[in-house]
Amino acid sequence: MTEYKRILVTSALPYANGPIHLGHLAGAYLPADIYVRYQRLKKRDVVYICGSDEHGVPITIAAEKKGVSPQEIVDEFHTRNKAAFAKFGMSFDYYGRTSSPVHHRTSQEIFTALHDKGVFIRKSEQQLYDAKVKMFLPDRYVKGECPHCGFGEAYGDQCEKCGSSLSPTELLNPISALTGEKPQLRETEHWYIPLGKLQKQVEEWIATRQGWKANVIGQVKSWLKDGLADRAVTRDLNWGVAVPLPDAEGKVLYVWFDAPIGYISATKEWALQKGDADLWKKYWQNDDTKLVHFIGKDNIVFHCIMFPAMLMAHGNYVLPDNVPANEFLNLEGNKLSTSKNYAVWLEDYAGKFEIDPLRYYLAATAPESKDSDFVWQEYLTRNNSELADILGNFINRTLAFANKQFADKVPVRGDVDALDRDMLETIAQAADKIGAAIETYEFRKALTLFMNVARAANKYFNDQEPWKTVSEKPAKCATTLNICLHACNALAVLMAPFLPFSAVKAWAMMGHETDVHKQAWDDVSHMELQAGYKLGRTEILFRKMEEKEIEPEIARLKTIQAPGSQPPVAEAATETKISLEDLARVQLRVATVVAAEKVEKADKLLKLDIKMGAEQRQIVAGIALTYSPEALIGKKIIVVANLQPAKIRGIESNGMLLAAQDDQGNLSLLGLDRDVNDGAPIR
RNA sequence: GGCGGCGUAGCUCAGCCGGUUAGAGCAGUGGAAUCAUAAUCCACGUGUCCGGGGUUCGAAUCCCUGCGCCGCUACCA
Repeated sequence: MTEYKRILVTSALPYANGPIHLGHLAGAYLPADIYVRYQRLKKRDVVYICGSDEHGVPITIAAEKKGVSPQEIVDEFHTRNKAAFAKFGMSFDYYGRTSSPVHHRTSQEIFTALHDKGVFIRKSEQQLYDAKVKMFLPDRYVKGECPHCGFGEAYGDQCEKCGSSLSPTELLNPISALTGEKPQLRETEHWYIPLGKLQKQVEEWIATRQGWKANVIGQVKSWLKDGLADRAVTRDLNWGVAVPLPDAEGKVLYVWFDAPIGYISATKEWALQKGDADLWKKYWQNDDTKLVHFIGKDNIVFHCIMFPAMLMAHGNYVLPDNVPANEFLNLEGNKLSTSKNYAVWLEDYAGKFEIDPLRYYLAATAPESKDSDFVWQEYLTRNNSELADILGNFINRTLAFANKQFADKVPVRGDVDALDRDMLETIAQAADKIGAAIETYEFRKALTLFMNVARAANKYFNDQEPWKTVSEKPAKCATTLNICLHACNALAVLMAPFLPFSAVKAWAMMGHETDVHKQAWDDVSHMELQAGYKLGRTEILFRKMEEKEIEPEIARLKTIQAPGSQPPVAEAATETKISLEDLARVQLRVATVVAAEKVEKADKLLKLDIKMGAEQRQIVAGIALTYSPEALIGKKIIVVANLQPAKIRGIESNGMLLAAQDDQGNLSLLGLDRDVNDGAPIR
């Protein structure tokens, strides 16, 4: 095990085309923030880096839809997201952005270094080109008819109607999303990183990693087992980091290549801000730096394979010690959906509720080893019965007692009995136990251990019955309260990584004028409160919440989730219009299914024998998830009769049946209002 | 279909490099106490550890297999 001298922590750079929701927070930011706050209290040399990922095609498309420049889009979300993170206490040392000059320069330097080392392979390929604006079209800039479902507004990488993934050249009647022109096929050149060649090196490095989570290592091994393919690191686009080569006009670095470099460039900017331009090197170019990437599971392959491969090929950078990726957070039993607005947005939450209860609940229910569920009712219960009743109330009852019986001063600790000793021992061990859990990225466990200290303190208070001893044995009562105040003092520091805002309040309530976040974690076991020390003003740390406060939130989500009730996602109003002639080219006919069977080794495919009048033929249809073969036999369906034949999974298909698809992916076959003989044409 | 993760008390989950009677929180029932935000504390679980095989002196824990859920991926003419 390497002895690390400093720690560099990153959280996934949020993509600057939308706001941040709870899922993001729980996965990549809150755990990292807890970790970093803890490390600072441990007095370790730690830097926490994040920032906005501002390149890539989705941003240019979002800009176009709004009729503004990409820069305006990223400016908006960079500002908003940065502010939202600040509200939730995310304690980044630096929050950068990939549109900054430093980032452009850094990315180019790394690209150039790899290029000069001869790492990249240059390949040419056929791509669609828009002659009017003189540029190659990225996948998402090509629109056209989906070859699978016939949807007219399919993108070059994916059809949003039927969900199939496409390549731009597959689209029927492709048009440029920029100009509406028909694009032409042209040759273009790109630089590829040969991951296949680097695979062995990556594998050897992965084998040395220890303490990685099962879900992360499993994903990585799965990718390695399949074999790594060469990946293009450049694109034909005018939004992004220009490829720093003379013959690369109109080309930028592919966003997955430049985004992780954002961690490095943000560190550089942090160093500049600190007045020591070379300071970043200490963190990125030393093997005794512990680099930790906090991400969501969707990012595993980039952070565990591609970025490390890039850095390995470069040779001068430290590789991550761990990538504690989290799974996904669901919301009230359903997947979050940005497009349906099925989410809890940070900006929205911050305007309505307290921050720390959310940090607490999210940390307690974080998707550490499997997907977990955010439930408003549970959030309320956790706030009321744990934060308020156990933690808040212990501090409150202790301070109230000290106020009434000891005039807000710390009483003298006299002789200690067995219970006193146990309580002091619990306090003494708490910091190490909680710390050990945080070090191994077990934040839920750390939080439980923390809360157990408050539970133990409540029990101690009960068992010592100071409200009785106050008159019978005042010295004993003083000792009890001295130790309870000691516990409060410890709790104030111990809560700091999890509940930073409440920690500040609690620390002030203990009469301190210092900053709780500048205390030392290791002092918690033996912090002394001198007898006679004047305590601060008491206030309620955690307010109890009422059901009616969260009811609107639950109701809102229910409305969205209720089947059929959600407003359809606004479709682009620019549906391609077709002429009557175009329509006439499509021959639709009624057919009867005479036989149906599942296609082997395919989840969704059925092979159908259909009859259209005298003619009988075979088609393949992707409807097995909704329809069983038995249910189809004898059914009348509508078929595109003049579609050119194709082979799917090696099976001949002569035509395509028609079906509607809802948002859940369920299909409904088109049928007839009244019985008509098969073979009949549809006009 | 391939790959990965997961399937443990009513609910949310921990345990899973094999080893004393399988745990925690919440909810529920009963009790103690009354300093405190009607807050605390104590007591109470006959759970097929998804099913079936196997390895072992011994398996929730390892291996095989079946089923289910989630994700990535392929097919969806």
